Amino acid sequence: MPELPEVETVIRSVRPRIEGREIRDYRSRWAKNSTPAPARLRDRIVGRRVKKLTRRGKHILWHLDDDTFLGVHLRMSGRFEWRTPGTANRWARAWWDFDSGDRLLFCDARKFGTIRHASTIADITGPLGVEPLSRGFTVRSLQSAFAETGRALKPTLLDQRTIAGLGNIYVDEALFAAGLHPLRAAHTLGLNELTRLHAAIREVLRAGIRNNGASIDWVYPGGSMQDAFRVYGRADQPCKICDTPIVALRVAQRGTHICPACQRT
DNA sequence: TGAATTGTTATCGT
DNA sequence: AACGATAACAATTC
Repeated sequence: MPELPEVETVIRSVRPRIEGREIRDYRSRWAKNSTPAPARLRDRIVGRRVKKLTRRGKHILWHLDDDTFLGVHLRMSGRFEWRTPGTANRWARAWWDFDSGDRLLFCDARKFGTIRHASTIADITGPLGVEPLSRGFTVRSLQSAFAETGRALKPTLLDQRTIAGLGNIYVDEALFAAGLHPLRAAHTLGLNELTRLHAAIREVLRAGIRNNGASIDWVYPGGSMQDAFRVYGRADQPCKICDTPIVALRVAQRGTHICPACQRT
């Protein structure tokens, strides 16, 4: 499931063949998750040059040379693939042809992904919290975000309006690294705990990027972060700190993994 | 076969 | 009424 590190990895891999290129054509037969509708979106982006590719949370942002933006969200199963001649891709939902001759396919088995064109980044992303690897993410900013809510840590951290880019895996890993229970009320954290969590979030995300993301199933290939997981997907296996078996539970409708000894309520 | 997955939206309850 | 929790939903894989 692409979260911040996976999205960052995807962007880095496609960037060299997209930045600076002109979009010569765009086709999509998949209207459902397109804003505006595919034909209109095509009219808006064909002939545009891509100035740069950036990431905001889990959104992939194409900065076009008319100062508009194309946003792609991979959601569960979206991925980019370069066309290889003679090979049909069953899951191709849309594609871009560039002046280089390259064709980029947007493939998405589950069709949850979205493609959106707008004149501002905010119109694409909607309300988003701080970028966790930016300087704006501080212990203080975490404290003020938590002060406004009565919710538990896990749903608060999964909420993209709190911090942009965290998903189920990295939230579990960060909470373990910080020694905090996912059901703990966010606003009750003390300064030491906030400091630990702040550092843990940055550490797990950086580790994820360093490992090119996590390959946990057929959805996202190539990364090795799954080998560094300390709790996610490790139910019944010994905690790497204290040997207590990792416990799987359900928090905020999500599969959640904790060490019951290291992470107390 | 059903559980799992994301993020948005709708709905329910306190 | 406002907030938080919960459910539904999109579609697919194993």
